[in-house]
Amino acid sequence: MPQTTRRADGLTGNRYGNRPTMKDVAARAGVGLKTVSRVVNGEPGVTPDTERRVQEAIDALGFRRNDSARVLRKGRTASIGLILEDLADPFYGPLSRAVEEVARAHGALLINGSSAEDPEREQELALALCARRVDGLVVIPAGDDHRYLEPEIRAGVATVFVDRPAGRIDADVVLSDNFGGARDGVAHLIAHGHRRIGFIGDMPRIHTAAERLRGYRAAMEDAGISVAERWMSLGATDPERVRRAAEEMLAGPDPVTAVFAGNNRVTVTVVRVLAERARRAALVGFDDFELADLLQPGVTVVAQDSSALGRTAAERLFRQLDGTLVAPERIELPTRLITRGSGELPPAD
Amino acid sequence: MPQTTRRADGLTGNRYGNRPTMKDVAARAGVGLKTVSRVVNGEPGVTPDTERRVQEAIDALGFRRNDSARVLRKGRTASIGLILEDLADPFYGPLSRAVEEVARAHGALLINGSSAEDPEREQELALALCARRVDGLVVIPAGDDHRYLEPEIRAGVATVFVDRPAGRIDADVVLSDNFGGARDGVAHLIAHGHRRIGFIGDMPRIHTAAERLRGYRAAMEDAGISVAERWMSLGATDPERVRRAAEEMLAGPDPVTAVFAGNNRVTVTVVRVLAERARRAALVGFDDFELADLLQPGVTVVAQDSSALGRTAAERLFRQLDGTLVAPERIELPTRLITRGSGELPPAD
DNA sequence: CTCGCATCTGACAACGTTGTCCAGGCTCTA
DNA sequence: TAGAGCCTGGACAACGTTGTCAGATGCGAG
Repeated sequence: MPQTTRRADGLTGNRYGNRPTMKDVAARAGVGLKTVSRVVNGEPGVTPDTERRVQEAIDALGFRRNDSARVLRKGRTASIGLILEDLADPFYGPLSRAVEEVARAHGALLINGSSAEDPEREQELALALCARRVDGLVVIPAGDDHRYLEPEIRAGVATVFVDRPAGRIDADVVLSDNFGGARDGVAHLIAHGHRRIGFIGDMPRIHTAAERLRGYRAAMEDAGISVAERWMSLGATDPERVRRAAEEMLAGPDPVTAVFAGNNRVTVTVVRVLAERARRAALVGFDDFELADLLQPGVTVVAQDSSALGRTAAERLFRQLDGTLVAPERIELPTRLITRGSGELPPAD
Repeated sequence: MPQTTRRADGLTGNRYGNRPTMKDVAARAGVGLKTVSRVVNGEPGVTPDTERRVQEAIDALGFRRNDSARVLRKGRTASIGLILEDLADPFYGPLSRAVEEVARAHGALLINGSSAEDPEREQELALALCARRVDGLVVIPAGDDHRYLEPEIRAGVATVFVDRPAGRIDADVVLSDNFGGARDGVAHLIAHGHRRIGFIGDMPRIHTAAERLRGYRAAMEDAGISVAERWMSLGATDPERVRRAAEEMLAGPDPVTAVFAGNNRVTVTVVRVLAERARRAALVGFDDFELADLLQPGVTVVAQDSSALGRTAAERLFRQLDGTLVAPERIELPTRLITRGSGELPPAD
């Protein structure tokens, strides 16, 4: 570790690659430290002449305020953290963007990280962000136990969960109406004459997956249809597995005439499977995706408004920080059925 | 601003919502401040018994080290900044993800922001990140003058530009071979018999757009085809404008029989236009996109590896930080032509 | 039983900034 | 011209951590 040294040019040598500090600026401008601080922060009480001298010194030295020190002194970092599952997933792009917009409107920066659906990594990230003293945290949970956040929340870190509820702690959460959306989507298929309807979804330990499954079951029950075990696939949603599941339920005796796909990755794979078959089964997918309307037929989906999820969550976060908010709440945003053709195909049996 | 107060429970009241500090932990464990620091950082020279006492105090108080203070003392923040155009653009998802992976591998956090293609906002963001003392910056430039970063770079902020080169400063840059990719894509159309080929691209002030245009011209010239002014559209790439441009060049006397689309947004719009017409023109697009293979016909594209762009840039950044790197360099990554049908349609004239 | 050495521990300063508070100079009024 | 009050500027401490260095403690050897 290099020592602090005084250099020929009068700058304080330090570990930031010899960045000038306010002290250096003050020395060069021939004023006191606090006066520089005042100029930098636009505080009143500096004569125009002094201000000009200070500004010249700042420009000449290329000074930039060290926000780490500022944070240490002031206590607020004006930054919030976002933990999501995978930045590369198109569902999270608009969400993340919406959170950023709100943060920006409140003068805050966004720090984000991906949990890769790994609870341990989620925790590690969340705590790292807390150590940075982010003012708040928007979390798309990967794990189902968030008690590790309790001390942080008590210490004043605003926290909002999105897309899935927090586990074992009482916290704000913003969700889509997964149950209602799935129920409506399946009911839509039933209304078009289907009775043997398949469901391909994620592992039920994931809250959204469980809710969508519940919606499927509810719609079937409402219509008085009893569900066969082999119409359901509840597991990992890698393409191979989904493909196998789809092919199985579409073949054999008593094949399904329609499929409800539990998320956009599943939907895309099912579209591929269906495209290979002569006899088209109907399809409704949860989550919209780009180009869904350009496919033949267009894909009917239950769309959630991911950017509204992000916006709502972020706004709630800042209201927590304002002190406007007290009790944690659970907010559910409605979904929207978008009909494009694939969900309106009649049963072909 | 609340004052520092001493509370009944012995914690130092402060602006972080009364977070315990090392001092509090030390007091509770009955040891010195530095000993706590040693335990927290896993430094040697602490007897197991002392360590246990300290650890108990940490757990009891819910202490978490304040990294702002740590940064101030140590000089490195272990975080890097990423400035991109739009988090919601699917092109940037994998790029951002790749940068994050590399950062994570180096124990660094990623802070990111969107410039929304606005040079002023880019500058504002970049300087805000520098004020946070990020160790490095990965920038997808919106502006074309980056001299504002010179003091920062001199001060030791590692900087790498991606996707487009930096303006008016000498810095590392990682690009796709936009020129070569476009030339190959257009040559592919020519090889399939087309001679009247349209080009719809972004404003030439954007480097990638200019390069792709240059590739288009080069391929045409190589084939001895002279380009008509009305085959080219070089402007904003909002859907309406692209639609109008495409319709114009596909109609009238001497219509184009093929279109080269300058980016994925353009491609998607052109696909829509072509889908409405009986006589299909050929299409090759720059940038791959999800489901391109599922459309009828599949869309032939010049694909760039956005995650390789991100990875390469981030790795270079950390090599700058290692001190392994000296002179700025320009790295060009190859593109790949993916044939799916739309680019192999014969001319229909 | 004492000395010497190794091992642990803690006091203190420093990182760069901002809040507090006081000093000095100025203007304005009586 | 003297006094009151205001405005500007600067000295100093504090934020929570880590590096330095010296002191304390314990143990073994002579």
